[in-house]
Parts: sequence; C-alpha cells; structure tokens
Amino acid sequence: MRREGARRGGRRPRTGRAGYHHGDLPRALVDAALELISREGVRALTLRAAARRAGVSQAAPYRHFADKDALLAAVAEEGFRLLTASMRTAAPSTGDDPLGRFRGFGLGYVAFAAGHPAHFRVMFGREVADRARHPGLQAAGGEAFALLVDAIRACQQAGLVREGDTETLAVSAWSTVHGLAALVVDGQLDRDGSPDVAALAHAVTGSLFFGLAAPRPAGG
Amino acid sequence: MRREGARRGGRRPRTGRAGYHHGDLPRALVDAALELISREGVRALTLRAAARRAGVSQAAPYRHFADKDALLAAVAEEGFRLLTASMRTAAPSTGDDPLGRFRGFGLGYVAFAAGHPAHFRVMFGREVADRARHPGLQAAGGEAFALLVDAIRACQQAGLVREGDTETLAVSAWSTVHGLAALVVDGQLDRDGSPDVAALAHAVTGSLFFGLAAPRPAGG
DNA sequence: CATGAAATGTTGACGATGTCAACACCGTCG
DNA sequence: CGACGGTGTTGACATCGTCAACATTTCATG
Repeated sequence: MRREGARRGGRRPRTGRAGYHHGDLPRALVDAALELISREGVRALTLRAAARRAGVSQAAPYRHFADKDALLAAVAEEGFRLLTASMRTAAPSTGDDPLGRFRGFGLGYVAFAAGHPAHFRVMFGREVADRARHPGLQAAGGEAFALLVDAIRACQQAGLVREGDTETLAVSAWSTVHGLAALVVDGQLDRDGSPDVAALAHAVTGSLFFGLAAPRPAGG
Repeated sequence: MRREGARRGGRRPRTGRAGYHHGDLPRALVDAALELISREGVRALTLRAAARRAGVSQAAPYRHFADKDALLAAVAEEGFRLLTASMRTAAPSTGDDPLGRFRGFGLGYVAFAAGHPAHFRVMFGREVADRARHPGLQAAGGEAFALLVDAIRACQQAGLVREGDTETLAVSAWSTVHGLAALVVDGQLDRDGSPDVAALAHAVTGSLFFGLAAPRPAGG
C-alpha cells in the first residue's frame, strides 16, 4: 500500500541501496505481513513467507525483528498509529461541536477497521503473545482511548452528555464502536445482505449518543 | 472443567472403554484445546500438544477431526451453544418484562465471554480459517443473534424500544455487548484498575438502553 | 584509495508442527 | 472362533521458527 518499489531501481535514500542489501527490509516485511494476513488469514503469516515475498532469505528478518512476535507487534503498533490518525481525520476539530467531534471519533474508528482489517486483527487479536514485552503497544492504544475520554469530557462540560464517571462512559462508547468494528472485520455481519458499513456505523453511533445524552431540560 | 478422568478407571459408558481405546477422545481433545488456549494462548494450541495432553499419539486426533481447523471449529461451535445457554440463563423468561429479558441477554453475553475466554477467542478470532467449511458455526451464531432480534422486537411491540429496522437495532445492541466482551477478553481494559466486569456490563447495557429507548410520551 | 568494523543477507541445521500412509489392537457380529 | 470396522500407533515428509557460521556490502576512518 505504501511505498513498495521505488528503491531497487537506483535511487538511494539515506538508508537504502540496491542489490545485495534490500533498502528497507523492515517496511517490506511489515507490508508483506499485511498482505499475507489480508489474503489468507493470520494463520498464513509466516516469517519465511514474508521473507520470500520481500525477496530475501529465511533468516534475513532476524536482522530487524527479534522474532515473529516482534514483527506482529510492529504491525499492531503501526495500526494504532493509523487508528488515531483515522479518528483525528474523521473528527472535526472545531471547538464548538464536541458532540460532532465525539461522533467523528466513532466513525473514524469503524472506518479504520473496515479499511485496515489486517491491522485491526493483529491489534486486537491474540496473535501478539506477550503484549507486555512490546512497549508502545499499550501506549499507542492508550492514546486512542485518551482521545475518546477527552472528547467525552468536553461533551460533559458542554452539558451534552450526562454526568458520571467519564472513563466508564468512554468504555461504553469504545465498546460500541469496537464491537461493530470487530463484527465487521470478522465478517460476522454478512448474514443476509447488510454490507453497508457506513450506514451501520451511523446507526450504531446514533443509538450510542441517545444513550449517553444528557437528560433534556424540561420543555427543551 | 467438564469431565476429565472418570473413565479410564474401569467404568464403561456406552461408547467408551479403558486401555487401548480412549473412551471419549473428541471430548478430551476439545478440553485439552481449551486448557492450552486458556493457559498459553491460541498460539500454543497444537494438535500434537492436545494429543499429548489427552494421552494419545500424535495422529490419533485425525480419527475424529479432519484437521486442526476442525478441532477449532468444534470448540467454536460448543462455544456458541454455551453462549446461547448463558444468554437464556441470564434472561428472565417472564413474558411481561421484555426489557429485562433484553438486558439479561446482554449481561449473559458478557458473562459468557468473561467466563469462557478460550471459547470466546476461538469463536470470534480468526483461528478457524475457513468458516464456510464448518456448517453449524454460522448457524450457531445466527441462533444467538436471532434471540436478540426477537427480544428487541418484543420490546418494540411493547413500546419500550423505539421503532426502526429491528435488525439494525440488534446490530447496535450486539456491537455494544460484543465490544465490551471483546475488550474484556483481550485484557484491553486492564488499564488502571477497573476489573469489575459486572459493573461495567451494567453501565454499558444501561447506556445502550437509553439509546434504544422509545421516546417518552410527553409528561411521562 | 585502502582497510577494517558494523550492518545486513545467506546457507545449513535442529527441533517441532500438521498431515499422511501403513500397521496394530480391540470389540463386535456372524 | 474368525473376519471386519473403528480406533490408536509408528514412521515419514515438507514446512516452520530459530540459531550459528559465513559472506557481502557500506561506512568511517587513515
């Protein structure tokens, strides 16, 4: 998806040549992993297969990743960065529409999942065995969560979301969008014929907001 | 968890002896798989390890499961059956409290996930590669979903949930509880110190109901 | 430009895995 | 009692993750 060719040709970015050395093996391995996961599932992701796809030998990845888990962790971490980016993109940054911003985060979350299913699976699946050994993973996830918490707090301060423990409300909101995203990614919603993810996302976040809304002042 | 010993001793149920033949290898293999997944993650589930744990040789499982996927599918299918059972248990069956029944389903869903994380992971993870090849999986999942749809429809007919496409509302509800369950199972919520799953489930389903509730008649 | 150290890639090997084919044991049915 | 189907065993093969030893390239020096 991102850069792929454009370096074996003869260009020579600061860290990369052509020929014996690959140029940017870590990037190529991550891309290969994503491709394999997308096309054949996580089970098909093999260090050797990724190396083959990148055009290097079986042991080359070990120059850049301690083990298979480290490669998966890199995928997951990139995913979290893309997630927060997607959320920020989908949310209007105007200060005077906290509810719209909040909703944008939800839509961005679902859009990310639908657009990057391979990332999403690695991020939230159990593929990365020992999460604690890969710092920056929990941190990257925490950043996205913090985004949500801040948005909800802003809504509360504007009187648009009912009072209560902000983190608990955030868990509620996160659960809702995460659940929809997970169901979409796992193909669990392809029951009869409702593949319109965007419409579902709007409906689901809509219900969510009704649930979190502050009680209308009488007569409003 | 379920039966484990109790058959090598000398008892002889209708389909099971002692000695050379195992007695109930399929059951033992499923249990071994669950144990391995619970203790060391899905990555640690190995046909050979399950066979070892069941006390049989490496190739014995192939008498009962076509391949590793088939064993996983059996685990998933059992999981869906336990899920619907958990939902039914948690939901009052009285006809005059459709909202309580609805909420019970949600609580039962989360309770199942918290109580059977290994099942849950296999059910909704991407472990089972080709779901289409294992009928009864989609069907078992569909049954749980149908339960939810019926409950929502009952609420709508009682005027407790707002009108609209029932299936879409069901997706909304399912997303919410599924999201919470997934986050709990993946340990994504162990951020500072909020391990009280039951309380979270109540809070989350509470928000959900506000969101789905029918507009109060004016002055009610 | 020569040169040696640090990066990066390659080859070959080991134990473990999924899976198959060939074989052995057990209980049942005639 | 004897054959047969179901169940379990042994042995083998290709592949996988990973490591050690070796090769090549790049870069910082002189």
